[in-house]
Amino acid sequence: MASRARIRDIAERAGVSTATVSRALSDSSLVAKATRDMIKKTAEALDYRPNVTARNLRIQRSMSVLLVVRDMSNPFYLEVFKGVEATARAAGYSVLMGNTENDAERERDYFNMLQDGHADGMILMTGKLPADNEPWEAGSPHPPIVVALEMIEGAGLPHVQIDNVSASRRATEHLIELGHTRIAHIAGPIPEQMSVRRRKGYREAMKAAGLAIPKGFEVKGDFSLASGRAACKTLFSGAETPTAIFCANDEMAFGAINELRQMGRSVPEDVSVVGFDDIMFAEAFYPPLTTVSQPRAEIGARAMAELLTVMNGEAMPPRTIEVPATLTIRGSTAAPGGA
Amino acid sequence: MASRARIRDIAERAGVSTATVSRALSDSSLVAKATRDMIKKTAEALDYRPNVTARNLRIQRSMSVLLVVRDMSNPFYLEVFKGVEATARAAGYSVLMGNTENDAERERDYFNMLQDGHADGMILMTGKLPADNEPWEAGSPHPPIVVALEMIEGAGLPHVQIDNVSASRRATEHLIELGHTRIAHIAGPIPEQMSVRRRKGYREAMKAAGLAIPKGFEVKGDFSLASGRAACKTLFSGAETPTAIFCANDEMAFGAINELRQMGRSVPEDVSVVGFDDIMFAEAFYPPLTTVSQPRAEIGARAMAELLTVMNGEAMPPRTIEVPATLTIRGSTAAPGGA
DNA sequence: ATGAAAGCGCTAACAG
DNA sequence: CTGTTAGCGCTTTCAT
Repeated sequence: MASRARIRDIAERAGVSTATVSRALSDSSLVAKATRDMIKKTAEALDYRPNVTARNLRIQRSMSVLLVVRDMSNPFYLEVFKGVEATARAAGYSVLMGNTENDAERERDYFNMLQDGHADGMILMTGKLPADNEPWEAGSPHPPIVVALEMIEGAGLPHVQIDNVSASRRATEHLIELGHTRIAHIAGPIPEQMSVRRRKGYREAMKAAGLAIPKGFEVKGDFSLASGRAACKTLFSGAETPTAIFCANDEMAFGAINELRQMGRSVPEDVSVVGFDDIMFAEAFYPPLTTVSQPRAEIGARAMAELLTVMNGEAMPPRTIEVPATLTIRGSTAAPGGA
Repeated sequence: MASRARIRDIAERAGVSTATVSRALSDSSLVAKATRDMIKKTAEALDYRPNVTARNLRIQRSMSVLLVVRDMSNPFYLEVFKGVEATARAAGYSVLMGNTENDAERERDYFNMLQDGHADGMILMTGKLPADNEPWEAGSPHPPIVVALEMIEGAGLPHVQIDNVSASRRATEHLIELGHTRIAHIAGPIPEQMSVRRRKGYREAMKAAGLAIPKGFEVKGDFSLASGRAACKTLFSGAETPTAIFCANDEMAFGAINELRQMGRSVPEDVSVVGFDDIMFAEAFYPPLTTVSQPRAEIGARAMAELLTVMNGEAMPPRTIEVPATLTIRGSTAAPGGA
């Protein structure tokens, strides 16, 4: 990798000033068409690539954004990444990946990257601000942050998400429509908004149908496969057992189904199971999982698009963009009793 | 986000020069302990964060690396990402994500980012250099690139990977040991090294056991679920049908199993299936998939570590680091005839 | 339409 | 030990 050509090299070769080269390369109309073409040719001949660091220092932006998630190994994020990357790329931005693992220090670190010029903006998918973060006063300028998938209440930040409550309500209604009455719920980690809202949808649907939620029919998980297994075991250790389970995500649904199989109960004949997210393997699973499909790539793309408008200072009051989720009915749900 | 404090602000406040501040903040022993502490205190008081862009311009490095994959939505990569990110982070590097989608222009674009100072090095997981890339002459300085997971022959680049041939041989041997003789193979996209090598391992094992590979027992897929389904259908449309299938990756194995189920054949009673990769859902699948486990996070970590040494100019001849893969035996394989 | 010159914020000679 | 100074490569006034 020989020494790269700088703007000065082009200037010398072309017999113009560096200013003119800079202008020509950015298609400024201030430069005569003839010189512009000539300069571009010279630049190409020298295989010139502008040094982005120098440009960024000058324009005081990094042209990159930070995408922060809690657990990078969650397959759910993949399509979201893709949506973000595509939109960012189209706008000339690079995407930096951040993985917090729920660690306060790392959360803070990534947050700091906004301040040290590492990134111009951030898409937060962790559902929380760093612990010691002082909330911004209403109306005061926010750093360019868009919250996606999750919710952070009271921070006055724009959000991009599905309506978790109504989507969960819809999923539960599906089970009710099939004729189930003893419907349990395996929730996510509960203080978190997303889990709370999904549970809320479940409760609303049950209430609207006049169905009681027996004690013990709401079990907490942590979105992991193992927690789905464990929750399912708990569910079937009580006196009253459900004929259907609505799980707050697909992985717990997989765990629950595995556990059911181990207990000798078949899905959907003995127990119907609904998931949430429609991750890649929901369809390949046996039985194919009935689940709520989130338009993940779209959420990523929209979040990035919103971040772009925020970074461009088009400061409207932060809004919440809701993208529609749909219920995808597959083989893991049926009428009770295998009818 | 008020105007950030610069190094000059600290210098003024502390009554020293900017050089001293810079030294103090990087713990240079050239600065008296007393002044160093005082300066650090002042920096903290001003909530100072060094501007990384300015630093990077000065030191002529971007302190970020580029991780380029062919298809970002492949869940296989997640753990690899994680391994890369952790190691990079520990060394003070950020990770930029690149997704080529097999598009030549994007491949070239990401490659260019090495030249324009966007990234200091690159971890290539696409299995190929950009189409129009002139190979480097042996012994000439390479750009800092490490190839992971895949192979790029003749480019003289360091590699981090498993031994695909012997891992595939081992997987096939497992089927042979169970008593299978009619063993088919669903391969990946064939001109690619990885697919070729996995097929090679299969062939070697068959040959070593004195087993013939009937015509039509090697079918090509493209690593997708759908292609696994299709390949399986092809396999069972011939006169002679296999009792076991070794698939070049897990997704095709899932596809094959789904197809088998559709055809009314059960796994492993009628047909045994082995996958490759041990992705997250291999265990949750029904039946749990027997497959080759790649230490994905380790591959990512090692690739990043190797890239660090290359970037530090510790220019040893490019080496190939092989990490061990293991065969994980689960429920999708059994003796033929369900014995 | 073009050039000269300043400077983004930092680090690293070089002097003392 | 500390300060002075000179850039890194680019963009952008301000002149002309």
